[in-house]
Parts: sequence; C-alpha cells; structure tokens
Amino acid sequence: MNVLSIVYFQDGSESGGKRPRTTINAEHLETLKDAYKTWPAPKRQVRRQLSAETGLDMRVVQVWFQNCRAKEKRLKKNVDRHHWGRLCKDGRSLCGVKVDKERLAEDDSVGDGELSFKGEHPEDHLHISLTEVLLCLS
Amino acid sequence: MNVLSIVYFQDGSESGGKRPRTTINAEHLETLKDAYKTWPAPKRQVRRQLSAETGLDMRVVQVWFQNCRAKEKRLKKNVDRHHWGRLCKDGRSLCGVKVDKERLAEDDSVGDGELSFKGEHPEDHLHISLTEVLLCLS
DNA sequence: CGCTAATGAGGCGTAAATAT
DNA sequence: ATATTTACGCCTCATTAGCG
Repeated sequence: MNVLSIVYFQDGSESGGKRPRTTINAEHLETLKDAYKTWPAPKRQVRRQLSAETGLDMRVVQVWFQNCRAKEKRLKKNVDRHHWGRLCKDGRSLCGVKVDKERLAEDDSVGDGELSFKGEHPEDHLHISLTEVLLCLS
Repeated sequence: MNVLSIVYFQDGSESGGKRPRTTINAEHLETLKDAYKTWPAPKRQVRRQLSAETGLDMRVVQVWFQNCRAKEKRLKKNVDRHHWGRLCKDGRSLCGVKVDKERLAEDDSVGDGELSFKGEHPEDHLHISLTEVLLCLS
C-alpha cells in the first residue's frame, strides 16, 4: 500500500512524490567515512556540519549513517565463520566467485582471515584481509 | 510490475518499439576504445561525457561498454598479468581493497594467478582463481 | 556468413521509504 | 534507532537481429 508522501526539503519547501535517488560520490564518501570512523552515530549538529561540507541534504546524511551502521553490523555477521563456511559450502558461488574446495591452501604463511595472491611476478602479489574482501564482495 | 518503457531515440522521437540498430563509426570507436582502455566500466557521469562527445545516445554508449566487456571476457582465456598489475599498481585501492605490497605471499603452494584463503577451520579454506577475482572486482 | 548492436530476464547493491 | 521492504541503477548472460 504505497502512499505518496510529502517530502520536506532542506530549504523548507515541500514537494509531492519520492525524493530522487541521491548519488553519493567518492568525495562525499571519503568525508562521511572519515566522520563515521570517529563517530558512527552523529548528532544533529554534526550532521548539519557534514551536510554543509558535502552539499548533501541533511536527511541524506542521516540515512547514510543509518545504512552504514546497518551494513557494518551485517558485515560482522558475515565474518562469522559459519556464515563464511555456508557461503563456501558445496562450491557454491559468491558474487560469481566459485569456490574450489579441492584446492585448499596448505601453507602456513597466510594468516587467519587473510587472502594471499601469488602471481607470476612480484608486483602482482597481493595480500588483503578477509574483511576487506567481504567489504568488496558484499 | 513491469511497465513498457518509452524509448527516446537519437533524433528525439519516441516510441515503444525497438531501437533501430546504431552504426558506430570509426571515429566513435576510437573514442570509446580509448575510454575503455583506462576504464572498462565507466560510471554514469563518464558515459554522459562520452555521449556528448560522440553524439551517441547514453544508452547506446552503455550497451557498447557492456558488449565490449562481454567480448573481452569471451576472448580472454588466461589471465592478463598486465591488467592485474595495472590494478594493483602503486598500492592503489580497488573497490576499497588496499594492496599491501609489504606483505607478499612467500609460500609456494599457491599457484600463479590464484588466491588462497586460510581460515581458522578447514571448512573455511578457500581457493579461487585470479580471473574469478577480477571478474568479481571489475 | 561473422560481427556486434540491441533486447530481456534475472541478480546484486544500496538509497529511500516504511514499519516496529 | 533499528529492522524490513521497496525502487532504482547497473551489471551479466543468453539471445535476437541488423549491417557490411
């Protein structure tokens, strides 16, 4: 049962219909993420500052923090080995990444929760944490 | 609930029918391929720029990139190390994944072009190919 | 013919909207 | 504030169809 809601914009004017989807670019993201690190649930005043800084609507900023908190929580659940194990189960794919259980890593140089890549050339080598991968894959 | 969308053609006319096949000439191709080299999956803003630059409809540009990626993938059998190297170059981040060149994998059990994950428990272990990761990250 | 522009189904991520 | 749902944009994949 969808109801057309009245949306109050920053300038005080009101408009019918939904707020158009905002695209948060990399620059905005940097500012927001930075703020999030030190204060994941900022009060109105801080949000106002962020809003002015980025040019984003205060409501947009608020929703972003809400979603970011939700995502972080979701992510923590994902890191739970049970979830991870479930994703890998039976060689099912995760975001197109197929798991090959027959070829498990047997070395000890790779720490827990880490991914290592060994390419043909040294500059191709890579070491990232599982959390980062999940962030990327999520 | 799908709704038949109105398609706006290049000449400005609109119709619910099919879009006539666009002929992408050599000049367009050069621009697009050039852009593709540095960024195979451009965002809306870039596509808009390309669209304005060539005179092609934004949708046409988007489809071209989609088809181009599909073609590249179709043709690519083995991993192109240059592509990988370019992505990791200078420790830049890709999709939020930071590359730590200081922590290269030194074991030999991980084959070329492969990623290994070693978790706390055996069932958490994972082995995926670089191609799959690239596909996922692309 | 081969090549490729275009389509449609289906999935994913996430901003926005709504419910609790 | 959190939890859930909805809507949108973009992607892939398989197919279809138009042009040289």
